[in-house]
Amino acid sequence: MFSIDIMSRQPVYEQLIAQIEHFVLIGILKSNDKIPSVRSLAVDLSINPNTIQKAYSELDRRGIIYSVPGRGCFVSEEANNILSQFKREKLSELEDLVFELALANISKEELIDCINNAYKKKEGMEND
Amino acid sequence: MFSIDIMSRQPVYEQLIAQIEHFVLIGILKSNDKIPSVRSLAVDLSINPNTIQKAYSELDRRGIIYSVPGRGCFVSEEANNILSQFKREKLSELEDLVFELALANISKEELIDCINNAYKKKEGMEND
DNA sequence: CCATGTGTACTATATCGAATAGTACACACA
DNA sequence: TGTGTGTACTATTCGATATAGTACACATGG
Repeated sequence: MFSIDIMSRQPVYEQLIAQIEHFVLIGILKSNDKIPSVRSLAVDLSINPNTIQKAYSELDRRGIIYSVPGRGCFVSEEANNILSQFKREKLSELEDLVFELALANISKEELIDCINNAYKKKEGMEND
Repeated sequence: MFSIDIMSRQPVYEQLIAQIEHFVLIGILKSNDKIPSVRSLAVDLSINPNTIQKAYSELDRRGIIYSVPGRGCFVSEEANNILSQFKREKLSELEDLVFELALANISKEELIDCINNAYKKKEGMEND
């Protein structure tokens, strides 16, 4: 389920956070689903339990998951709403990126094709 | 001319690279323009000369600048072409970002507005 | 010629974040 | 009661970043 790249410049715990959030967004993880335990995931990924714990703590802090001592960690009810709001704040990031591409003489049509592709990808996914 | 954020997670030398490349793209720096010397820029920014040198080495490696021992560093003839090609390779990055935003139920129209804004920003700049 | 400014190379050191290692405690459940 | 769970510590290792200092070769202008 998870794929971690040890060689990446992005820290392992951030990769974990991003992947879990992605799984929530695409619906693989739903509200109240249990996510793997700290220790089992550490064994699966050959990663130190503390690193998993660090990712889970941050996801808890963001309200994406909640943890029940002795039972495990679960996806929260509000996870999707929180993530949607989170992503919306990235619109300015998109505008910066597009501006850079525009400066590099990439045509507006090319970028709009790019957007259409992304939306087709989403719709294709929903039909599964 | 340069603004460095010491507190940023992005390393100083990468900030320098990004800013010089940006200045080339928007036309503030043109072919064969001299860029500040390692030592003077180090004084201006209160940064260690080695850090500037690291950025310049990388820009040289990328073909954005060329250096003449004893004289200084200059923007290369091919800088703009290289950067344009470089940015084009970021189209996949754009598609990934748009896909994430699409999953967060941000409408296609909103994203197209975003693109239009970026292009307006570019055109507005060219009229100066 | 010579002082100054330039790029370049090198070693050493300090600092910080990420990751590992190990231990410990409280809780839930079968 | 044993096992699995989250959580909280401390100590340590490791790598990238940045600093500090020195040195050399070159170009330019007085």
